[in-house]
Amino acid sequence: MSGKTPGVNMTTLSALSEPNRMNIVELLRDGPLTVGEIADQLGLRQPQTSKHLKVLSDNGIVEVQAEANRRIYKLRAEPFQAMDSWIQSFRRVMQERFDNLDDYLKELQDKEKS
Amino acid sequence: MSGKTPGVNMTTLSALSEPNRMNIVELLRDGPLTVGEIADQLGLRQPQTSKHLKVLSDNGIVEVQAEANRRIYKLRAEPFQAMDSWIQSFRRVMQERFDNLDDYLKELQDKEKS
DNA sequence: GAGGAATATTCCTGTCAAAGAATATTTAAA
DNA sequence: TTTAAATATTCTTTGACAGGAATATTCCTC
Repeated sequence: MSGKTPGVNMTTLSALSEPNRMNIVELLRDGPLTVGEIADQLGLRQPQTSKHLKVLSDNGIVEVQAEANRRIYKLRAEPFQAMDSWIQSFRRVMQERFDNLDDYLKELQDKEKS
Repeated sequence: MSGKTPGVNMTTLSALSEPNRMNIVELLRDGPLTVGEIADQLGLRQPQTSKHLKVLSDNGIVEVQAEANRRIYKLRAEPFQAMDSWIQSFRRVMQERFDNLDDYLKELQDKEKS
């Protein structure tokens, strides 16, 4: 009824839709990294890197572990599992529903008569 | 080397990160609809609906079929398949890599000595 | 061919988010 | 206990984008 999307909240997508954040996520695939390392490898400045990481963290995409001076960031599994099941739910509907325009056109014609 | 993300282009995510557009996509799961129907069911004004549909269309998420006066919009399978395989590629790495902070901490300590 | 649906487009405005620059905070090291 | 490294935070400016309102376009019907 409402605008709720089961499984995936939009904030996850919106967080990932920023190119630099997507790059950070791709980078973290290979394992946890510190802020400095992320900034280095992506050619970002430290403050923006921290800001992007904050967004990712606020959205549960990433989690931190403090280790002395540094903060180690790594991916969290949950949002990806959520996206996975969301996509899965699409896959089921795809082949059946996407392409049968014919049915719809008939429906349209029926409505015409009212 | 560049900022390219294999499989999913960021524009797909960015298009879906807008709540109304996500709602449109969710609505189109059940089959093709005209602009007017989409606007009605989501309580949107026609112009904004057309604009959102244009964005979805430009990003290949949706395709149009002109039927006389109306335009019938339906989902395209491709971007969802792309998202699916992107997510799949994550799933593989998840259990192995996400949680082994230990390895990384050792690496950090090793670097300390240089 | 005039009028009316259905849809697209344009212009304007306000909002929000990202980058830049500077600074604060925490912790290690000397 | 001063200094330096790693990270976070604040403030400001700028650009993109969504909504509102009005208008243009296409096509059907009479």
